[in-house]
Amino acid sequence: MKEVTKMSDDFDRWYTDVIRKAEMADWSGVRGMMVVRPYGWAMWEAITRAFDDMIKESGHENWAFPLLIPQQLLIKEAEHIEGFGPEVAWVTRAGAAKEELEEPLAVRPTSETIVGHLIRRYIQSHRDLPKLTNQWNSVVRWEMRSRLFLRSREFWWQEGHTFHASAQEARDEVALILGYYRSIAEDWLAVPVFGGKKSPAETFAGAVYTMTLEGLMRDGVALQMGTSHYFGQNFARAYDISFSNKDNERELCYSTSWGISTRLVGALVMAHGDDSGLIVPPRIAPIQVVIVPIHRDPESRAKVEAFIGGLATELKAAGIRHRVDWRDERPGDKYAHWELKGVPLRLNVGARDADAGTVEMVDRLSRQRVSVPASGIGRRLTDELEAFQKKLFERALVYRRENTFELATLDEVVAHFKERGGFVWVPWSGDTECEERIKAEAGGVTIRTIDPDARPSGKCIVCGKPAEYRVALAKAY
RNA sequence: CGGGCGGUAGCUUAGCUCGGUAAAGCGCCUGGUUUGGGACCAGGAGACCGCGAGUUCAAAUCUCGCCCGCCCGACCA
Repeated sequence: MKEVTKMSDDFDRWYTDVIRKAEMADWSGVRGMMVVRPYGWAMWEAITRAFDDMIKESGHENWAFPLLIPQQLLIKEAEHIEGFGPEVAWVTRAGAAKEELEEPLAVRPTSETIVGHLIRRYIQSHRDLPKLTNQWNSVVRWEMRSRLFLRSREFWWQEGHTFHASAQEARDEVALILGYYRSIAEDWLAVPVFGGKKSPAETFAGAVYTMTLEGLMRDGVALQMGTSHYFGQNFARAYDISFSNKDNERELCYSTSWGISTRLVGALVMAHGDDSGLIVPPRIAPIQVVIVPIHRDPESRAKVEAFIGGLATELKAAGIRHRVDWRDERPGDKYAHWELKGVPLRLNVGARDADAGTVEMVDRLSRQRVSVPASGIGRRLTDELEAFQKKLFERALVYRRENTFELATLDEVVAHFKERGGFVWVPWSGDTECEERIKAEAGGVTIRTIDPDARPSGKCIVCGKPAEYRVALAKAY
């Protein structure tokens, strides 16, 4: 349990160490593919439950579509296959004799193509629209370089695919989902995000436009935390998804797709952790409160046990996810253990607490010890967890504020990213050549998102023409 | 996928140059003493030395191929 690399020494090693020592995930021995352990998966489950509730509320339905996509289907949308082609894995043989298949089958890297192909059966009339589908699944992308949770060859996600009778309705859907994603990032994961459109170079292959959310990790590197795409009629045209409108004319659907993935679990680690390990937001935490019993002899143990029994009953009644650590270890070892795992609140409970009718409460952020009355503990801890969630978000917000800048020239940008990370807002002409030059000269810095609100002032930092957009630059995972 | 480095017990590593009975710390098991910030003593289990070939009387050690991981690039939820 000891010896997690210090975050300040080597962020990348710290990240891997924490995930492995906190028992969240491991590499599997199959290149680039991970095994997600219960503690990590439980965090993903908290995200899936929250998001699934949101989309059900607005009429989306879960489906299951095939894992394998025939080659002919995959290649129908030209831009899409051009974008995803390099990272597709293929099944070319099957059966006892490993016979060559007549047509190679792609392992889905994303399912626009197979969903588009299949959904047309279920859409005939405007009365069948909108068709709001989602699936929870895993996809495979043949990544060359992998990183636990952030980039693995297989990852778990939800992919929503929706089909609409009008462009406006589809655009509204894209915005609605981006709002849900913002809520997941900010209200659940306590990670503040900048949201807006992607530049053309960063737009999803086959989309008209892509909306994104970008968070900032504690090493100053940005992370894309969710995307929502508007396809116009691009996929409907390629897959012939049409309907009869009210005037009995054939019309192509307008479609969208959107996804968040297990990457978000990595985001929570990198956005909140410290040298002692994880700090898990209460709403995501598999264990919100851990109770560490302290006792010397059988008598004190019996007393503490009875006292904790009462506490546990109250916590359960209050709906707090909790655990009592009865392992035969010393208290100090348990403190370090649960801090590494990022449990928001800890209660140290010994005989003298039992006598006094109090518990010693320690939160993972301040680590201050506070004696609180045992009576009404359920209510108190519920409030504390809520406050913790807020404090964690505020802390992340302050960090982002301190690491967000406004610059006016390419030289300044280049100099900035030599020294540090964070977000840098700049005016941009909208030209792809300017975007490419920023990337080349500032060492891999990319346009993360376009400011949806502010009108740009000044000139493009590259070409000097009047700027069309105000954009956030950052290095990104 | 290119360049560099590595893989020995659950984890971190020594041993490899110069071939000769596989080691340590942590973790794990048992017993005891302990327990309000990472305990101590004693005993014990645990290793196809990444996999496969080759050289040799003999390979963790030398050679070749493959697999997996790390770092740097190009690609990405």
